[in-house]
Amino acid sequence: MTGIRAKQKEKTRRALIDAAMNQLSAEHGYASLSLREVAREAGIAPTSFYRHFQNMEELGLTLVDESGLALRQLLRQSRQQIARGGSIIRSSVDTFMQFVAGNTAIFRLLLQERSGTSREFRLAVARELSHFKAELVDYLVDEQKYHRQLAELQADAIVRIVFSAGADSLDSNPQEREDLTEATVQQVRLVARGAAAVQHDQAAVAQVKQANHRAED
Amino acid sequence: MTGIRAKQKEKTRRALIDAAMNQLSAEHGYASLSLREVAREAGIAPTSFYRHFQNMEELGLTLVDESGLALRQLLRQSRQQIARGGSIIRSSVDTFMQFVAGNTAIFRLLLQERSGTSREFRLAVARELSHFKAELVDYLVDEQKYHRQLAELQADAIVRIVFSAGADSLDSNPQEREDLTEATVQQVRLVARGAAAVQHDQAAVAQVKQANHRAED
DNA sequence: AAAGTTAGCGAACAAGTGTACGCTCAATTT
DNA sequence: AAATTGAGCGTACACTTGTTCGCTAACTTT
Repeated sequence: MTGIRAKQKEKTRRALIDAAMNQLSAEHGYASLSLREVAREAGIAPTSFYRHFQNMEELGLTLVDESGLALRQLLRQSRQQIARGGSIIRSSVDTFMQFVAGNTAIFRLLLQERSGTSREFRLAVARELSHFKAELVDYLVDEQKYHRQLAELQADAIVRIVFSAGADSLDSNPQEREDLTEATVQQVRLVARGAAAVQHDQAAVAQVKQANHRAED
Repeated sequence: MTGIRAKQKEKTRRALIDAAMNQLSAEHGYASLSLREVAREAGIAPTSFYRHFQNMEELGLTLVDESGLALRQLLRQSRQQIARGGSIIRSSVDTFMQFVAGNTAIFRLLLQERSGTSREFRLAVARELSHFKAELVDYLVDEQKYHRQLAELQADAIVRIVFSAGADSLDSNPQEREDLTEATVQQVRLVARGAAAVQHDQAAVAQVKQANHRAED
């Protein structure tokens, strides 16, 4: 049971995936990806494609899965950076922007398929975003002592802002990218500031209510 | 100078634009839009297409322009309605969400081309977004007396949040859509609240500086 | 009324697409 | 050693795509 054959098959499967990734670019999105071109770059005949995937859609979903995995690795990395101390906001935004800069094609795929043509794709990307949000909520509740509801609202807003900024950074030069990162950090701080104010108000209201209640006794 | 001819031309031009809009859907994005199909639905020969547009790209850019304009007019209109009382934030977000629900195809086009395959498209959508932002900045500076820099930061964050929520609403049922709208209103208020707090702090700092300065005299 | 302009058409072309079919031949199993 | 499997290939087919090129016929200008 050497598995020479299975190994070879896995190898060309990877070649197909890599070829598809390579062909994803600013000018050439998933929608305009052709089976024949992918096969050509992978070094096999067009018809052999079907030995590995049933459809181009199946290949596409594989791509989204793989990109999602890469993104989750980013999140893990970002969490470690937070543990080492420093501003959670800045280090998160920095890490995110680094990922976008270093994995343009992948991030483009995620963005495109987020509002893309296939519902399954869209849901897959939405799932990835919700992971990002969930981690942020946990942090806000556990470390920053926010009420869960307020933390959710806040995390949602932050994820929206950061991903949107990431999208803009795709067409930016390094200088613009730095400015964009700085602006994003400040915007996230704006949200955090607003949430802090709301939480403070709520505490005050609760105190008043409690005082009124005591007065009624 | 009856202009019968010019009128007819304008009419088929509109027919082409409408046909393109009709063919845009959740499953069938701009990328997979075909000149021949558009021409067929518009009721003209494929070759006549070129009497009106040089490219499919030119048609697409027209679509982006038209939809952005429509959305902006709607929002301007809703902002004027605050004279009748009510929250400007709520009415703006409501209007926006209504537009998205009623013009799904158009909004999908904007979203898709925002991270799409053509740089020119991306810039066109970015231009639309910057229009939204600019109008919001004006409002924040003129009516709400924010410092320009802070207003810019705030407007940018708001536009990002609202558009991102609009994207999510595309795959939502009416109930989810209502919840999403409510959450978005609260998130925008969070940002506004944060901005107000920052502005207040800056004023305090300025006051202190002024006091120090007076003391030095 | 004559001349000029032009929106729209039909035929044709060169590419490119996905996919069905049967074959080969090396890896694997019996 | 013989039989089976299956990854990959080549041919072929039926489409669809964008675009070029004259042509007609209706509108517009002179």
